[in-house]
Amino acid sequence: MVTIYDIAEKAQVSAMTVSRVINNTGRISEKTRTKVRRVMEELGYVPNQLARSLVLQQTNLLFLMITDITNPFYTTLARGAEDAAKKHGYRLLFGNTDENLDKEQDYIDAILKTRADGVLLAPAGDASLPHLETLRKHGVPFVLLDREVPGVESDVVLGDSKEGARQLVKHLVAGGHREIAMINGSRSISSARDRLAGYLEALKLNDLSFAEERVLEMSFGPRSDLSEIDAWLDWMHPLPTAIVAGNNVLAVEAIRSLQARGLRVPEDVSLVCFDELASYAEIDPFLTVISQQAYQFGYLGMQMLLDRIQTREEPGPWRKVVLPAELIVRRSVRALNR
Amino acid sequence: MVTIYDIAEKAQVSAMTVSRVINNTGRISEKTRTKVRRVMEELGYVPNQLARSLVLQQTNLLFLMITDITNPFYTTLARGAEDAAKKHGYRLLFGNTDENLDKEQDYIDAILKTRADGVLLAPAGDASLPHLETLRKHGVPFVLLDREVPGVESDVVLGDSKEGARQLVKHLVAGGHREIAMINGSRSISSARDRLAGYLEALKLNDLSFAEERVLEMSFGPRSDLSEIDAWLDWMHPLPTAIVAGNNVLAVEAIRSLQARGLRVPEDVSLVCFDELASYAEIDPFLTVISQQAYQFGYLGMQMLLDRIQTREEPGPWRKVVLPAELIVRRSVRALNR
DNA sequence: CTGTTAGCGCGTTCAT
DNA sequence: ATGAACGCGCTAACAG
Repeated sequence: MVTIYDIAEKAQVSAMTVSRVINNTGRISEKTRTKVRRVMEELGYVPNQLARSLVLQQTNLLFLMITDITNPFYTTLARGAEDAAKKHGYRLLFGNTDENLDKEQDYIDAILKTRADGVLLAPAGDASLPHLETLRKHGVPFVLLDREVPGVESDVVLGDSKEGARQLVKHLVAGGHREIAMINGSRSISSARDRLAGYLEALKLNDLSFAEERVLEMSFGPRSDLSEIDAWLDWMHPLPTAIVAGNNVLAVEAIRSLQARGLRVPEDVSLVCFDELASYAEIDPFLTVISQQAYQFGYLGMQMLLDRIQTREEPGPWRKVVLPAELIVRRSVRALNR
Repeated sequence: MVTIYDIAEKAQVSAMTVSRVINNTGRISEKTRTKVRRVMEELGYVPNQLARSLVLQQTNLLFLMITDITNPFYTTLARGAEDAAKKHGYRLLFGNTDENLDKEQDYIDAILKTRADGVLLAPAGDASLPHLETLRKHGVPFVLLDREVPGVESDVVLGDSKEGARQLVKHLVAGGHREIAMINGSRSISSARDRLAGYLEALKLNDLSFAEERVLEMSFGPRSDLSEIDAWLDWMHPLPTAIVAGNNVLAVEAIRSLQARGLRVPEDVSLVCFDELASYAEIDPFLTVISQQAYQFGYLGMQMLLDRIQTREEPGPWRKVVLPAELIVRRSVRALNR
């Protein structure tokens, strides 16, 4: 491996001079600068980031933890985060937790060991609390995405989940629906909780009664196993005329389960959900959704993280950004005759 | 920051003993071992991976470079790579090049600086040659995914693109189609080249003439700009009865462009392509496709990379794995009356 | 403008 | 079974 000492020797200068040329620090005569540059070129020198980071106590490395790498919401978010990080000269490490606390724990350990300069993460859920406390304790700045964690003060970028759910229900009610069910992520995830709250509130607002059995809570993540939804649909009597899905993945699963029993959307059951379905939406925009600004989640979150890192000495107050939710009406809701 | 020296002091031993406890090397009395462990716990010690890597000359870090993070083919591939890496205790860094050579160059630089132990990559194209030569020159093992690069000898995991294209055309011909067009990735990408070759070969095999204008070459990546496809569709007279799309993204773009001019698939134009469309395929399996084992691309590729790293001293011959392509017939091809 | 010294946190080697 | 000295590659601080 070529080191600055190899360069120094061949260029007849000290290692320090080489270091200065590399980092453009201090004053160097144009002559030695070009000489050093030429030798570096000749030897194919590449700075050792490990050594730099060790002495500088800064790695220039950021970490993005998401809960589902196959979900277009998160890949779009990742693009935003990546763009913002690159813009400021930071490298970005991705991790995928599948909403699994053990995987999250593994990544937290890796982050600590790697000495990443900061973390951007969608926490697995409220139970991520100890993980965040670990980060805080070790002085690693972090910004939460899409989900808050009770007991943790931090910067956070959220979507307006409650309002989104309200709009979804309102839209269904306007279509004449009164028996509205919800399939949602776990209550231990703040966004799922907010969506449930918005749903309940909107029911009340419209004088609709709430039935416990009408709400199914499961994981936001992708599974191939539809049995939970199947059992739920079997159990409900009568079937609701409409379903609100807590996210895009659940919407797809719901449609599959409905299809399996010969029910079509929207002819037999109407369906609305949070987040777009990527390519599906482009070919055949079909689902009525609450569209969230996925790219902005990542971009703004990253900016807040970088800001936090740069103002480490004089930290400002925690910031909470709530991105608006937009209802996009398409064809997955049938207007009932009244 | 807590170091082994802090531990050593508090536990009344030498730093070396602490190091031995951490790495389970050498012989340590059970008593001091537990004492050291307890102090580590108390102080919340986390090993500094930077320092370890610097002295060990090994980072335990691998890098995966893909060309489109929003393409389900690549995210599924990423899952496979991640699983295989984690299984062997390696951390995995992701990078997204958008088939852009400059971005690829940036990542190559980052990899060299970071001293990653190996790289798994879908190269942007034939022009990635110098990048790969750089990796080779610096002794960084790499495995190519989905695409070969002429002039580079290496391990590689490919799909059977030529055979896939043949099957696609054959299927169309069986449906009575004789005017078959192709929208494909750039000829500077080996998989696109192979798909084109398979297409041409199948035409010949079926006594169909080839018309230059029937092939459109563009980027495999996602764009919002449909003008290229629009111009192509405008130009062709008559319109083909069927189109082969070189990948899933192009298929979606083609459908959008067709829809924009009031043409429906498959009523007006039939369409087939490479790779699945993620959630779309689950709700409403519509497109007839060549399905590739995306997960296996990543999983096998990673295994080959790890194997290469571990047998560094006595390298075996380059291995080329070709994963079979499977035709999945659905509803996007209309059978023509003859 | 350039060089010397010291140290970032850890593991290898050789003692003890 | 444990410790001291040294070096991994680099840069901050100081000296000249």
